[in-house]
Amino acid sequence: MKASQTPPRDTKKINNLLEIESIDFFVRLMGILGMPRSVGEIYGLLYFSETALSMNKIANRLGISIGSASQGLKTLKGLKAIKSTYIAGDRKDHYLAEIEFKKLFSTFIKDEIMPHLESAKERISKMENSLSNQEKEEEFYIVRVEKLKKLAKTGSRLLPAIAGILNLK
Amino acid sequence: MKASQTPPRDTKKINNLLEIESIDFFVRLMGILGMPRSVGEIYGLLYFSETALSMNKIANRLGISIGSASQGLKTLKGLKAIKSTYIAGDRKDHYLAEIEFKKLFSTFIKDEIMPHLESAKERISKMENSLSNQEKEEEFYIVRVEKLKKLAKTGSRLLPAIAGILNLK
DNA sequence: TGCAATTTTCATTTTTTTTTGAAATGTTTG
DNA sequence: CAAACATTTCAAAAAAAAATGAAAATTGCA
Repeated sequence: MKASQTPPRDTKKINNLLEIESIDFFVRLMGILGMPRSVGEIYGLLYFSETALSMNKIANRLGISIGSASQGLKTLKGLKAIKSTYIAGDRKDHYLAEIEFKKLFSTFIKDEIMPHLESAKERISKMENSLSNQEKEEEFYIVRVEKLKKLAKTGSRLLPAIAGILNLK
Repeated sequence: MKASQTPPRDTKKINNLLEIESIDFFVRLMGILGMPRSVGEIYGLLYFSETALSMNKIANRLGISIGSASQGLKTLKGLKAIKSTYIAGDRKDHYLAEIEFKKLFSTFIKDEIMPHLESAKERISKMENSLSNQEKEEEFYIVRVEKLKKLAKTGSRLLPAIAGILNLK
């Protein structure tokens, strides 16, 4: 289902209480959104970092592999939860947390949830089409298909509305 | 992250197209809510079942173990997504889908999301308390803690509001 | 009450997801 | 353009989550 505990990874390099709490906080938050631990860790680290951090620094501080760091940063870029900055005289990319959560959530809704809704509509049509002529007359099936359609419609209205509300705040 | 494909389990006993589509639909929907496949399968089966089904029938039809069925039914009961009915002369419990999705979603928000919000508030306090006196004066930290507090507040307002909207429909 | 039917629990197994790290690819600059 | 640095990819390993199934617990009825 969903782990309610977040036993901390053996983070050799993270010692500051604020960072520990921040990482723990975002590991859980990202967990609710179905993101892996590494994504929450990276964001949690960046959130309270005054300076932009390179991929290597991130991997080192968190004690994760560069593969994980690369993948996690890619995911966070996709969510528009971080941004890269240029640091003069440094070849590496450096990352900063985007602290406007609305961006993160509305991107999440748009990219992760809405596509499901689109395909849900097709699937509901398939169900409707697979009803036999007899079933098509039966109250039982009519009601159930109706409920599904209403669900899809409510979702199509409510989710963009939520994304919109977030963008006003 | 989240599997976007749902390769069907080898369901020996499910043959009807409507059931297949329904199960597939709810496996995905429950997946978005972080529920395991078995939970979606059970609900998908019950959704288009005119008669209440016993745990054994469910496990058999879906080709899952009784342990899975028991656990899945427990989860669905917790979400108020199914209800049991008595069948005269039968000792077993029989289950029907609750077709009002609003119940499912508002229970989910109340039981699975809101508790996270409560503990988030505590965690934010911890972060605030762990700031050094110097950090407490710095714009950077003040802003970040503020954003977190606003996030928690928005969540506390928005989620019950969503649950409320669902209950009106 | 005693017994058989039903359900739950939970250690073990299986499956799925995430992480790792080395090789491949891409990029910058001397 | 070459070599040094940086990043991405991806097969394999590790970790986490879910499913299994047999034993334990519960239930209801004879």
